Amino acid sequence: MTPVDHPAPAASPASPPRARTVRERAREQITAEILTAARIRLTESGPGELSLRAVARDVGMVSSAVYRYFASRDELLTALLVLAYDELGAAVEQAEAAVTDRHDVVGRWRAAWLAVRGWAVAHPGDYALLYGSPVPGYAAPQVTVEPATRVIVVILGIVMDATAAGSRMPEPPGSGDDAPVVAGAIGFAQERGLMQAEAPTELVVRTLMGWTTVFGTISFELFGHLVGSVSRADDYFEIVIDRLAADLGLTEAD
Amino acid sequence: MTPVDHPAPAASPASPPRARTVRERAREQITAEILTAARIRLTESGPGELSLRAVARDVGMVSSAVYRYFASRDELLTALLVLAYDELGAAVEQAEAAVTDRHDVVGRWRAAWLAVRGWAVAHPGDYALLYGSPVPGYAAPQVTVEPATRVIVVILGIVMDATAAGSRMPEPPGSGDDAPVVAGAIGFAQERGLMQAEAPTELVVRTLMGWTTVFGTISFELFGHLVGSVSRADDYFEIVIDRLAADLGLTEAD
DNA sequence: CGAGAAACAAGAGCAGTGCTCTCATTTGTT
DNA sequence: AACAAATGAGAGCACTGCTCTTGTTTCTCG
Repeated sequence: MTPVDHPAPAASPASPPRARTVRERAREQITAEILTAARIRLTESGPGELSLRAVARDVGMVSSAVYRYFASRDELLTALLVLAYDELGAAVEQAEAAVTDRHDVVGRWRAAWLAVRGWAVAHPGDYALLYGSPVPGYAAPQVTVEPATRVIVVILGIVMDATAAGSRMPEPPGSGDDAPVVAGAIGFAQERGLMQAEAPTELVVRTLMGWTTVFGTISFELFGHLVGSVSRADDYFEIVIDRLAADLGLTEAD
Repeated sequence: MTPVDHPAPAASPASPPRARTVRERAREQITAEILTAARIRLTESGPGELSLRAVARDVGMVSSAVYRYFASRDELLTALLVLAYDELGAAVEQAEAAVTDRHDVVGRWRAAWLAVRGWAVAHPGDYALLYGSPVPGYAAPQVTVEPATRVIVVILGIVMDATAAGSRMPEPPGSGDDAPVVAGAIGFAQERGLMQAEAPTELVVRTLMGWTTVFGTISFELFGHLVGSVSRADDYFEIVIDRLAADLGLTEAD
């Protein structure tokens, strides 16, 4: 809570952009070193067991010195959370943007989700931090919310592009007034201009389902629940995202 | 590894079933007390942060005394794992068996999955232990495998009953030879007599997908990823399992 | 340039952890 | 009654997050 004696976080208003002092640059570098070491530790230690002292030893400092950079272990976790969310989001955005044929919504869908799995497999510790069990007693602060939405924003963009292009989806089984249940998701998409007002509720439901299915699949793979059932997880993953694309009415490019 | 000095776990062969001594009964009771206290602690502490000393205090013992009952914290975790898997499995089996009309596969499907979510919401700590991020450095031993399969066995039974009764599923999008990927799941089902040899691969794929989707949905709900998108998680859950039933070709009872 | 302030690193220390060891006590068997 | 096994308690080791104090380095400003 008490931020010890951090440096002035931002210059006071109407002050010219001063040149970065040696101290400021050193501080950024050491902060980055701590974060890097913490991420490495996270791969084999889990968020709750992350030892701040071990991280300190890795960067050649004494534990109390780390508290100059992060007021608590929770603050370190928050920084790691933001870092990982942003890295994952950037990877997905980049992979999806690399699909040159923007009408190929299936290709974009596959590229985005394959990037998610690729990042998760490459960074299982960070993935567990983001999508595994939350650390008890730790509530992710507001700064983590926006980075956390980057993946679903990309996915929603693909689905809405497909709908605008005329994709059609099978009708829902029951005639239901499901809109109130997913009103939050609808509002989220509309606020970001991703969704026209007439987008059907069922499309939102299916997109949410696809979202949870993909992350559920990755979690099951990384957490060991597919052992014995699925031989090659990468092939299975492609099967899954293809079925989900079909369920959403995404059609191959023509 | 060294099991300290546990009592003789099983009577030697060809010995009559001796009456349980006071000690044996006391041991079972204290073991149960420790497990109960540990489960309570687990709700607000997470598996990795579970304090054996705190559990000991809760049952009025000193920490070293607990080691008479569990050789290590990992062994305690294993016992908790088996306990939770069995409790969840029993709840699902019971709820599914309570559907008197055995031809109502949709009803059985809904009953089973609603029991899973009900148990998960009632025991979030145990759910995180089972389906959250694994405790780093802890490998679940063999004894946990069988209890862990009870839910999917129930689900497979429903799907296979429906198929035997003539349910049909939409064709898969791509013509693929996906059988090798899910060969493990096919073998699993066949070994337990749940699956006739001619069950289509696509049905297995869709069952696996439904399985991961449901647990992905529950995990997203309990781990906070649906906040903002879904207002009433219980309603959303029912929407999801209805869509999954439709995707599997499960039809309403007639 | 040189003084004062700010930032920093190191160490000691506190309360907590998992786990081991020793020792006294209780219980069951012969 | 005698002996062995099982049990509980306590001290102790190495570790943890975190705080506080002390000495040093770096920046800023008169």
